[in-house]
Amino acid sequence: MATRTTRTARGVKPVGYDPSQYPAFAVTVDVVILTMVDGELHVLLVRRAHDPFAGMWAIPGGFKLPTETLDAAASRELAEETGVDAASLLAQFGAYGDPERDPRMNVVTVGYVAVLRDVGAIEAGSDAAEAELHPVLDVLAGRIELAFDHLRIIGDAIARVRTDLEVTGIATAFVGPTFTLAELRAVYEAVWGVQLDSANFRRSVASEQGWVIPTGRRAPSGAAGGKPAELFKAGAAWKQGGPIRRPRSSKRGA
Amino acid sequence: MATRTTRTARGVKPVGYDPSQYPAFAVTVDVVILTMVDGELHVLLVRRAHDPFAGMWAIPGGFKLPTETLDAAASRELAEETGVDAASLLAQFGAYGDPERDPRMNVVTVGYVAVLRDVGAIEAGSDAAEAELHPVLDVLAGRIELAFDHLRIIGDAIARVRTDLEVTGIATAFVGPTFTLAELRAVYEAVWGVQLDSANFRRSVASEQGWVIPTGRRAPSGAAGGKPAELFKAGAAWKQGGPIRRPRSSKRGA
DNA sequence: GTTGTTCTGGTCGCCATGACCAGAACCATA
DNA sequence: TATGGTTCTGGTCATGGCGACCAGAACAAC
Repeated sequence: MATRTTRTARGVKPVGYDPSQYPAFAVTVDVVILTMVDGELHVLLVRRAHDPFAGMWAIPGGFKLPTETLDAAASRELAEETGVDAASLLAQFGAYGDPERDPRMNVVTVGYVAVLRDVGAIEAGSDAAEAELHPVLDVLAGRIELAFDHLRIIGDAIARVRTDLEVTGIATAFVGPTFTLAELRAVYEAVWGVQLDSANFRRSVASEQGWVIPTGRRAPSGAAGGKPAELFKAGAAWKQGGPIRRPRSSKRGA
Repeated sequence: MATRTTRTARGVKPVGYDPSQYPAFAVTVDVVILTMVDGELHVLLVRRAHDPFAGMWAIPGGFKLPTETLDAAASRELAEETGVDAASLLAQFGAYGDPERDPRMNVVTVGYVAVLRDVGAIEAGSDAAEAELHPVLDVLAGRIELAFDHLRIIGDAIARVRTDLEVTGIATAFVGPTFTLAELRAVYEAVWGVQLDSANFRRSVASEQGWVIPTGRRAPSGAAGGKPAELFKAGAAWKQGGPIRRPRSSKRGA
């Protein structure tokens, strides 16, 4: 049989080998769950019930089991917290192992970021009393006290999403199954903190074949009236780079 | 089966807390060391002396100590293997924890990539009999048998460098303290597998202020003659994005 | 109807960039 | 020395992407 890339030599143990001679760590996965609320980027936080950091906010996470992969652990945690089964939306972005990041023991955690569209599902799956969505701007500004090194972890997750928004088509994951171009544009504007021209945005999106698909229907007008917007749905071309590039510098910025 | 979820593990410290009730892992760091040899991208591999995977090639790595950060562990491993002290060149790109990636025990490894200019330093620091540079193309094509899941890890490292080359000014890390634009261009061409027009490349580089600095000196001509090239050195503007963008599609490819 | 709003299609101009050319400066030969 | 080959370096030209901007279309509220 041919060589396999991932070798599983189960049972091959060197004679005299002793695992205890190596430092032991606990390994956890933490999931940064991002979503859009009122055109603003929000992150799901849970309030800690016990020490350490009792009463402080934290991102959900849990221990990796020896029998599962890191991706599976993250997927499981996401499902437990939000009831959402969307492993494809999970992206690993970093590992954290500073010696005293957890006062109890040596813990190395692996950070995953999930971008969700359905806010309702989040409330349903988690123990609602302890889970809450917070504006990312508040968190990054330090206005919310976070446990462990979760502020740094969230910051890295945001940075990851910011670049992913440019190199992948991840933007459609933020919005609902059908969406208007204004909603999609709001994702870019919120994540990047920029203003995009709606007409140019439409032109760029339209030029990318198969990224979004018109449904033929129209969304009801908002409270302020206006022409009802065309409704789109996400196309299959998901990963090979979205059509919107992050503007390098604004020249006549308002 | 009765799934007692890890929900308690989320910071809930039960009475009679005992760290040993959580699964123990060994944590390692693996360093993918990349450099340029004869205009081709190479990766440093070491031959394993002991089981598992004795005799096979692997990327250097080692156990993280409880008293050091992940970055420090990677930096230490890099120094031990190559004698190079260049923590700034190290970038973490992924964590790997598949259940049976190491037959001995549960091991989660964190991958770092280092881009080095000085090949000589690599030979000096490592035990030369066991360390060797291999063309990345050979490795990715599967022509070299690698231990563990190191093929996947190397692949991810390459992918990381490919994108970093566009969004950071990392290219100057591949070349020597002084370099010609042809050498710098070769880095892009080797990592991306493209051909870049030398005149256009020069124009783009020159338009970016402070990225490279002319030294006033000139490099000796190569064996084939030709006008001696201007010598540059890396500028201080290191991180905020290089001037060269990866070409999307070639229309009149040679 | 009138006004205000948002959507949607279009034009205009700048500039980044790819393609290409020509001279300059060097090495190797005859 | 002369000539050809090679590489570097400065330049032109045209296309296309993209930002800025405008105007009509289609709705809600008054």
